[in-house]
Amino acid sequence: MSDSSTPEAGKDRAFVNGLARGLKVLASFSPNQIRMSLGDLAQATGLPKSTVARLVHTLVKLGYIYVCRETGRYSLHPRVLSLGYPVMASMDKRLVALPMMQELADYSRGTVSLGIRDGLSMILIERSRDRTVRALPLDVGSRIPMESTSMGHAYFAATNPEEQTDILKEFKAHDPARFPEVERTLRAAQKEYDEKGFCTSVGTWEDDVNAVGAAVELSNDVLAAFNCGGPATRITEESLPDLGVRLADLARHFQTADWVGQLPPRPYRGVQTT
Amino acid sequence: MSDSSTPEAGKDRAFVNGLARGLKVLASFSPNQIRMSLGDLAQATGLPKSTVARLVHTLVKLGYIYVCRETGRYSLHPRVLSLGYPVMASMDKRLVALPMMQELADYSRGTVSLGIRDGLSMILIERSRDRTVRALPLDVGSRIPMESTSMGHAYFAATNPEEQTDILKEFKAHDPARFPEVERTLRAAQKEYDEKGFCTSVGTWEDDVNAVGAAVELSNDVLAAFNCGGPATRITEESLPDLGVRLADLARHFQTADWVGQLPPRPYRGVQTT
DNA sequence: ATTACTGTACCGCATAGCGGTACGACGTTC
DNA sequence: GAACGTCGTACCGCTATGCGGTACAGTAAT
Repeated sequence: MSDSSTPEAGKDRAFVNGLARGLKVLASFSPNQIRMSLGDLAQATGLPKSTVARLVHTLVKLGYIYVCRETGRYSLHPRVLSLGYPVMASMDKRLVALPMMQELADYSRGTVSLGIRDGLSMILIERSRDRTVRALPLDVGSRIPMESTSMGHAYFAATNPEEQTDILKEFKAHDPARFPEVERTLRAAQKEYDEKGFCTSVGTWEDDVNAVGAAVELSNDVLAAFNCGGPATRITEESLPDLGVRLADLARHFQTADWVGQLPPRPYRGVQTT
Repeated sequence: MSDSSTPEAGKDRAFVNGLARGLKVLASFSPNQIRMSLGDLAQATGLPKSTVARLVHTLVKLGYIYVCRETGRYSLHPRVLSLGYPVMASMDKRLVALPMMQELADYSRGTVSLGIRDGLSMILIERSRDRTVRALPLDVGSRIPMESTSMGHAYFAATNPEEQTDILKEFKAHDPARFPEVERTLRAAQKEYDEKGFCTSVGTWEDDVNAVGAAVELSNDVLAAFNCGGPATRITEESLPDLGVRLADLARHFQTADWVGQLPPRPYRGVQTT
């Protein structure tokens, strides 16, 4: 069904190939590869070099890619950030969660994040950390896998059955070999969530990282999930039940919070393009 | 020169129109308009409806746009956030600035932000606020105009002459009528910056909002600027000199900070698409 | 019923975009 | 310094491709 693979699905008259390919080029940058040559991009996308040249040319003209001064390679321009801005803005309510998240982060001495589903991953849309934590390992916009994280588990457990079957189907298509194990994991997560109101992860994502997760309805259409976690030295396995309850509380408070009026009306001053 | 307007510049064989138009569709969402119909999009982009239909169809298939369940309108999918993630990740160093920013935010009881230039705007890439501030008025990815903000002024003042002339040229093309005034403003900003090491803004962006700005080199290729400001009730005009000096100090400390090793190596675990 | 919207479908036409292949300019390597 | 690798650019003929009219079937509000 869903494709975006190079040989575009048969006869879809309404599918604009150039657009799909261009986005594929944009998406082929990664934190590991932030500077790429035409050849790199051609390889990464699987497109012929001349085609990539045309797409890149276009993207440069539009300002989404720029040429690095010294290396001469191509890089994503910060302008792509502004594509995502309306998404963030549409999730106003998460701002209300920030202080609560900060509080729990301080209490737990770990990190508290909020994320939503995209495909088989969770994308982080907000995070706060205890101030004794030096670095933020994960950033807004980054992804963590659904099947091995407390956030993902909580999301799965809380969503409606239709989406659950969707997700499972997607997993099956994605990695048939691991599917049975993944399904078992997710079902167990659901059981845990139904009983306790949160999911725990002990070293399932990364060794020595523990976390708890709880879901929340961000707006009428959008389900999201919190997590709270960190390295095992800070977030011990024993502390998880306590943190889980607190996180579930946080989610509940957030959900029922009357937030209209808490935020000032957003004066949106026109964006000058170019 | 730079275009992206509907009637594409003459004869550029290497310009992929479909891509440009598709991105135009994506970019035409705004915080005010997060749910749009085909008609809305057609109007916003200036493209014929059937064309928009095709582009939207493509974007939906790719997962960058989804159809809102109840209203049936189109919305940006959070997935677009992940396009920007490599950009954020490539600016690791800003994470080092976070604690310093927080400190100054607490001290000033206002907001401290970090931004970079895009066209005639500054895009915010990091922010922290005093914890007594209820709401974050501006978010990562949002834009503020260069010509009326302390952040923009500082950026302009600190960049190289070539970019300055670029910027001025762009302004001239963008709004010839206001250009002389803008140029005067920016020149004055530069003078102030050269003398004091920071720029001040008293009600130039919004009435009753005061701020100071100072520039900083984020990485070899990228210039950025801090600002520190807030409503006049919190950030008084008298406090600006003090805050300005502190902000310039912050910038200097940040710039010279030896940050290698402060951040853990970023293990980038593969992103599963779809 | 009317009107104003949705989004979808159809279709002939011209051109836009494709992708092969060739090239000049650097920089390494031995 | 010759041989190679890779960079990005240019050219060009072909046809699939995306264009944008226009028409239509649903739904909602009036």
